[in-house]
Amino acid sequence: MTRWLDADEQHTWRNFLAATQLIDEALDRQLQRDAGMPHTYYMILVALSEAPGRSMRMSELAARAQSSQSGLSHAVARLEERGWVRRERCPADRRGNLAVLTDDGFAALAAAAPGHVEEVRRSLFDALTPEQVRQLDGICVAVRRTLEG
Amino acid sequence: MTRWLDADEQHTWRNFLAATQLIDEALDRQLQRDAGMPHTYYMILVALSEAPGRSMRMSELAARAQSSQSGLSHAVARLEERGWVRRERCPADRRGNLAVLTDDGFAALAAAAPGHVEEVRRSLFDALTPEQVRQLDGICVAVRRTLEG
DNA sequence: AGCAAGTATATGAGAGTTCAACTAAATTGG
DNA sequence: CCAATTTAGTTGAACTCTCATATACTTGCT
Repeated sequence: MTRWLDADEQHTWRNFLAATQLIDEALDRQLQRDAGMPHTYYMILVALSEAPGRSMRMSELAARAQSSQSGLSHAVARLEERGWVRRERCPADRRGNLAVLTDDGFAALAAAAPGHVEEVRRSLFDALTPEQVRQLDGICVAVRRTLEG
Repeated sequence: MTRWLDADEQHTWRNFLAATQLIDEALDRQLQRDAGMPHTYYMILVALSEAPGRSMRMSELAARAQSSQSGLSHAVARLEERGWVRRERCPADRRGNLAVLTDDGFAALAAAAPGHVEEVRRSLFDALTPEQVRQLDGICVAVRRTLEG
């Protein structure tokens, strides 16, 4: 039997959908407008910039940047065209590829970061009390535990 | 000056991105697999099904289904091809269009709903305590107030 | 060594989304 | 009452994402 949502749950669910979509759109629009990249690409650059040697195996990068393997492959292809990332054959396992953040890529990220962070504040943190931020963290952790296993 | 995120804020932000993306992907995959439609289309059908006469002006439908005008126009074109929605010229204002949910469309929605609701429970509500659900609602309302103005 | 099975990534087609024009109809203001 | 503006909606191109499949390399078995 389907356990339908009661009225309260429906409201919460719709508020959730609306809120998260507003945030996503705000982020994507800001990055696209000011830095010419979608949020996905930004996350890839961030992940690489934090890795030792600014480089990572494709599969690990996919995991960190929350993108699918094939999605990442396409994305890195585009980033390579722009000269922001370069691929290197992995010596240890020659099936593997290293994605390496170039200096241009690092510069692009550095240029994009301030505007992005402002947008993150504007669209999420500025709207919430410190207590709500703590609550949100707990909620997201709970969801991740459930869905990531 | 950029107000960077402190360590706690960064963690919360990353948990937020991970959690919301997991939920979105779960919804989209379930609907695509079991009902052959993306979540966006489902939302359009839901909005129409709740409207008087199961029909709505395109712009109002876009607002309710949280989609852009041009996105909606494309989506309704696809839904029309499947026979789930039909367009009617609006008599009152002849620039306008009515999107009307067909019986087939209603049936498709009815068939898709139970699986979708299960997925909503599984990916969000089951992970949270009743208290967290209340907190989440407050958080989403606050975000909407900020971003919708 | 030799081969089946598994792993890492790439690739191509198909579908959805966005943005910037564009058409058509209604409104406004002189 | 007509020209200018605004509003409703569509369209096409560019781009991204997903899914299924292909390719290249590795590993484990015998």
